[in-house]
Amino acid sequence: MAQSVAHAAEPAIPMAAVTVDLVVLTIRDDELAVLCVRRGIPPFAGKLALPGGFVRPDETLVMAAARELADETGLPGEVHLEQLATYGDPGRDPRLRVVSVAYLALAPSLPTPRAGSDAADVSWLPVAGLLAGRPSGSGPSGPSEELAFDHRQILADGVERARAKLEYSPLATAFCPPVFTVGQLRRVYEIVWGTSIDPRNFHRKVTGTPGFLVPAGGSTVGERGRPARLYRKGDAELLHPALLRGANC
Amino acid sequence: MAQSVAHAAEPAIPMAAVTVDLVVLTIRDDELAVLCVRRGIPPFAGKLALPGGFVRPDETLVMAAARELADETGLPGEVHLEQLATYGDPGRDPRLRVVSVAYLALAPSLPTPRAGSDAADVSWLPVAGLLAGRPSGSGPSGPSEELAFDHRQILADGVERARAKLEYSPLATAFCPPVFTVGQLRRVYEIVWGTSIDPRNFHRKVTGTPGFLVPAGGSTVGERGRPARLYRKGDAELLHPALLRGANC
DNA sequence: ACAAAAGTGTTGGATTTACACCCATGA
DNA sequence: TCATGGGTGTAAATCCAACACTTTTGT
Repeated sequence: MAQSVAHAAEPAIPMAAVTVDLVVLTIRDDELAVLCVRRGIPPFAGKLALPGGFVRPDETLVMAAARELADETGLPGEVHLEQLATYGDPGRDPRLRVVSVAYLALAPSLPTPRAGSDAADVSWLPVAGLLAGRPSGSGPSGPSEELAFDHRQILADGVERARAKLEYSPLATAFCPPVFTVGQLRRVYEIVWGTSIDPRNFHRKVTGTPGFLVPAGGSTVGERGRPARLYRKGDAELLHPALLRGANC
Repeated sequence: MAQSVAHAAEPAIPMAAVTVDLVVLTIRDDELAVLCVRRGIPPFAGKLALPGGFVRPDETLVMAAARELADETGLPGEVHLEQLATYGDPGRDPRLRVVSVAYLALAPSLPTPRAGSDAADVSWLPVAGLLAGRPSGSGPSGPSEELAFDHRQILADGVERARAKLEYSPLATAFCPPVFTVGQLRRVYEIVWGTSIDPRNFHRKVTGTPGFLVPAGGSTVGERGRPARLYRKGDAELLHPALLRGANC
């Protein structure tokens, strides 16, 4: 790379604007939901989009993603954030060449987000409707809107990444509050995968996987049924053995 | 994102140069090797780097990666190419803000690469030496050089991606010629993972995984030992069941 | 008492591992 | 005939899905 920059006879280096876009997933009302903003200005004014913004000259990519996440949602620091992929087709933004580095964030269930500093409005929307074909009116998943730019593809990639990583990493705990029960964790798997899981085998599997869960002491109270023991996320980064999607159901 | 571009009172959009960098892996002399170029101009003149170049205004990111791959190596189209990650820390290039989208390419064993149009020289180097601590002189893996920019990290990420994907995808076939034997495929796994694998169980596993291999008819001749049947890559994208690294040895 | 959710035990089938064994060729 | 790598058979160990069953709460 970088054939020349100081030689006057060479062609100019092509420049592009660099943004970060966020796929912020959570679970609300027993559905997988994503954080969306309503655009206030062209292009795609009035349409839904993923939150994001330009990368400033003095910050790293992940810093920019964390800043946008805090700006747009006021979420506390306890959020999983990882790079997803980069989207840079010419023409994906009609104004100028924009290369967008997408980040995937997973957050526990939260009350309604507060509007950020510059976003018109911010809301959690079920991913099912946003990923459905494009009914434009009312589809089988209810009325849905389309996302601006190529954000539908970015969302699809983010959801697929999350689904895949639940199998072999303790990422599902990122959807849970700091202290949670095995039943809550199982509901995360069922909702993200869209399957049903045997509660008994799941319990044995996750409590038997070293480093996945550590007992937090105490139990739930005031719930239906027998109280459940509480756990925190363990320190394992990979799960051995992995939980297999497509089995067990 | 994209708060404003047409409003005169807003600050200017920060721009960056966008490059693609390539981690091209192959197997040579029973070692995992990566394609490197010797830089001819500052910064890091004379040092080793991953091949790459600027993304042109009218091409997609993957087109830029494919173009650089062809330019620098003359490799035919039969190469696996996938996006790896994006690196954009300020200061990673001392001249200007450069955001680099790294791609991972896997190629079958090939004769020595021909020098490309603009690269001073191109060579395959074992990854072990490039990833080793930084002995600067002679380490346990032999004398090694350091890579320019943050290319050591990019290489490490690419190797880790390849190792992980061998488990659950038929990616190992990308290191093999179009027609290959089970023994060749096993050697790919052993070299990339740095483990030894039982040949008998490996044979049953890969031939029993639907869609992984399709018989190509015929057998090897002139080799030592019993002739081996020939196979081509199947059409499966995911392996069920997966081959487990860390077992079997 | 009943429903509901948590958690444990058990069992039959599938999968994995280790290795004995045979096959087909070159030297 | 031996060495070398290819390929199959098989038994023990292990893992896993299915489900019976007990525990502990709210109503």
